[in-house]
Amino acid sequence: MSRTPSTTAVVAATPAFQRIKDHVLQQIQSGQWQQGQAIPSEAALARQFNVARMTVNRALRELSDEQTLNRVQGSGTFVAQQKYQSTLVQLRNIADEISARGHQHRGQLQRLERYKADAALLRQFELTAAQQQLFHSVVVHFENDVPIQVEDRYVNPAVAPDYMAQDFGSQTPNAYLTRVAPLQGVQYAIEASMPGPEVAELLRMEITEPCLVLRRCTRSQGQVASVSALWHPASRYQFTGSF
Amino acid sequence: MSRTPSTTAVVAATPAFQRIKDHVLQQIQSGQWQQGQAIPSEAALARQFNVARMTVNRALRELSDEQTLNRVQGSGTFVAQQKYQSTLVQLRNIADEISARGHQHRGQLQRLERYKADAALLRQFELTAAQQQLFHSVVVHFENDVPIQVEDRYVNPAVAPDYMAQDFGSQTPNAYLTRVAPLQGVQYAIEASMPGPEVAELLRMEITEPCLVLRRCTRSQGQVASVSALWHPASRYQFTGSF
DNA sequence: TAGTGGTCTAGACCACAGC
DNA sequence: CTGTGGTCTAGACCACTAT
Repeated sequence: MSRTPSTTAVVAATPAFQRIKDHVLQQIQSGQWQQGQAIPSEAALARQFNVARMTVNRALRELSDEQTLNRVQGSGTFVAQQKYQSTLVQLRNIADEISARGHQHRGQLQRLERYKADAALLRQFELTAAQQQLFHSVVVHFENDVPIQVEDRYVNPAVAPDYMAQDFGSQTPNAYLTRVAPLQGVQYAIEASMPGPEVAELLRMEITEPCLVLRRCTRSQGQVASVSALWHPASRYQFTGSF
Repeated sequence: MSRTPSTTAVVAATPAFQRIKDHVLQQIQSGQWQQGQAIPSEAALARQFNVARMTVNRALRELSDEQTLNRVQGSGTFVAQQKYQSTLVQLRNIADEISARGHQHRGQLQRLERYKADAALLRQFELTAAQQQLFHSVVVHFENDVPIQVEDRYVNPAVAPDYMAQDFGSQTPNAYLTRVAPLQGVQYAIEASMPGPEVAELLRMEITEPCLVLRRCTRSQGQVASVSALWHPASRYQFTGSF
């Protein structure tokens, strides 16, 4: 192949695989190649760009990883469905978030107990009535001494048997659990909800102010490890980001 | 090379690059290779796995794309910083979301007007007092005739001059804007907030029930294109997902 | 059967780090 | 200078799809 570099050192040129990616993206953005339509084969693009097929392969494989193309072995490469106009919100743990803002985080253990689960909670944990002993913790998280989150958490003893012996002032339940029980999956929901009297008092807020609530169910070792509700006062907390 | 296939056809084997990825991930997860530590070079892994360097290169490059490794040309490959325990929430547009649930979406235009922006809104749009005419629309979105979202949107006339002439019953403002003004960036915030009387009435909810609010600011053509607030009754809406 | 993508090789040249 | 990753080649064999 007679490519840009090597001859006299034109250098600086963008890599060939990137130029091919750019070309494909431009064809799609300009509407030349419509959604669902087949695009030229690897061999054809290799001829067109005067590169090896492996180079084209990398370009198309990356675009496929990025959901821009769909590839079907034996059939061809197709323009993928247009992306949703969607946004991703990243939910981080509260201690990291506060320290990322350069503020002081402090966790205050409010309650730590064995708890006999009711039917609804057992269902969430996928447990039977034979194993209804759970651990329950309530921790208030402060940002510069202002309460910003109440973490109300139930934990499966089978996954974290030593949960009750931890010092949750120095280590958040979250940090402990991710260390002892590597996370397999998370389900979550963000809601708006009025606080109960206890949550309102812990957050030092009026009971007429709503809360932004993140409910989360984490799995580990093939079981439900933890079910938690994170309560935040609406006036002091929001999930933000950009895209 | 004397690899699994080709000899007698063991087949089914996972690809070599995937086995290398798995190996690296396992070393990291087991703690053998710690965060920040250098891992063996491509050449070393190629010898160890008895494959070509390109195969190792693909494995490590993909892990690098996935944020598991950091690679520095001339220096080496290092275990990346441990991921946050974080979750991504996907925010989709309401019409897609409702039809994905197999339900009926309907948009009802409530208001469409020219609006003289106040100082706060001008600041959000990064405009001066010389250009304070904005477009303003209010659309109620129904899922099977139950109101689920009030979309309160301000639009920059410079970006979408024909906004006032659209039929927002047949096409959501969102769909129109993304068509005429390709999106460059989004900023968003999720909040809990009490509805005003008008929002409560449009959503047919009690004014004592909180709302889950998504505020969004979109950019297009180098300008702020649109500032919107999407109000949802807490009892009928939450952002959910899994990971 | 011909054409597609999926993977892999055994070299190669380059830019860059660190010594 | 040596060793690293970044890229690329010109083949190859395979599994799969379409005809």
